[in-house]
Amino acid sequence: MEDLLLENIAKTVDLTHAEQEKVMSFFEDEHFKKGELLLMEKKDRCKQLYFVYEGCFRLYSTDDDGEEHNIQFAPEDHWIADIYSFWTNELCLFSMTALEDCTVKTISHDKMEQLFSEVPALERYFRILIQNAYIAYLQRVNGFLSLSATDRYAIFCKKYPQLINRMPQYHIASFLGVKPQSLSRIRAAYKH
Amino acid sequence: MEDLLLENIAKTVDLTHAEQEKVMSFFEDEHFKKGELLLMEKKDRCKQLYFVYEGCFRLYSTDDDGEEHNIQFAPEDHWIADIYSFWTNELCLFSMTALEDCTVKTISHDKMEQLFSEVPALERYFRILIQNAYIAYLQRVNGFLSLSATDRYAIFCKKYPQLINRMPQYHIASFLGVKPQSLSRIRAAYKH
DNA sequence: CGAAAATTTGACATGACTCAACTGGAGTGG
DNA sequence: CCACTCCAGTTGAGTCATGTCAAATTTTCG
Repeated sequence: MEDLLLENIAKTVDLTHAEQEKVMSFFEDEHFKKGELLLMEKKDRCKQLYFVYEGCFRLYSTDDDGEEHNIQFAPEDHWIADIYSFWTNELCLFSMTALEDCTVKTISHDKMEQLFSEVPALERYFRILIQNAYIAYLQRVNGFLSLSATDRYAIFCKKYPQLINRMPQYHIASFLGVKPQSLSRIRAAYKH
Repeated sequence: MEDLLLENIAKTVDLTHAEQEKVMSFFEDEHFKKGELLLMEKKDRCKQLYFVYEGCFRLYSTDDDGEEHNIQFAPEDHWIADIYSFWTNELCLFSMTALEDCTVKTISHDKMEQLFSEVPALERYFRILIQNAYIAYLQRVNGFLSLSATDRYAIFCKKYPQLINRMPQYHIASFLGVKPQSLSRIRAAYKH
């Protein structure tokens, strides 16, 4: 099979060879440079879903003080988009940038609908995808309710080891909901 | 139409009269008394989805100190379940109790699958349902990352006015991630 | 009415934040 | 190859929001 996206889909639903061909024909290849801004909160509309082949993106909000808060990271083999904007065609809730040089496949909303009607199994694939994302966020909320910053960091390390030395620590601090200085102290305490 | 569930579905997808009948035939009516425990974290499996006609449920986790943390409230016209357990048949991540006497309709996993195949539009309905729930949780996470407890409370009041004087305040405090004493002080400051 | 539960309030403790200085590594240009 | 700069990360000292513990007050409900 040999394609990251098809392999990802195959984990959830079975497609015939013909359907696989069909699916691939609906996607576009795109590349983004490290630091590139793809979506701007409250300015842009999210026109496509992104499936990451190489690199890593982040989705974040910016508060009144100009501070950025990381909502989601998407390394290779993950989907990312401003889902709200993508489905409603309203302005984005979040901004999105490339943390590294990235290679992706993208699909627009129209093509997506068309693809659903031609390959119905994909509607199921995306339902399950969102369902899993939803469950992950339930648990993330539970982390904010039940855990200290130290525990949240420990869980992050266990859950996303591939992200831990891949980006500046302040991005991980932001994801965890603490200041970089605090994460630095948490890590210092951790070691000894 | 005159049925809460059918009206709720009609907001998202169109069903024929025959399909509506079909859908209703798949659900069971159930009642629960205030305080009843429906699901126990790490003990039970969630065998059904619940659609609330009357009353209100809460979904919560219990930490190592025995403290409960409210993940979700479900008043009338809302769905609730331990989605993770429901879909995977693993043990529940969360517990669930009735905050009031409740009237619901329920559907099991098997019936759900059967219903999807007989009324395909429902797969779409549930995808959109979960999608919206997912977006709500993205924003809730964003609240924990960006906002003070005071701001989170203000947003809660605006977003869920129907819940505000319907349950003990400590349940709302728990949902917001603060102690009841702190919420009390936040409210005191609010007034003046 | 009386008991139990919920909420408020006070005094104090603590975890995380702020501001600021310092360290160390990566990259640049002379 | 060194000096310089820039940026991430660390560390220290003081502050602030929220937690903790305990008592007082109010509300709920049998």
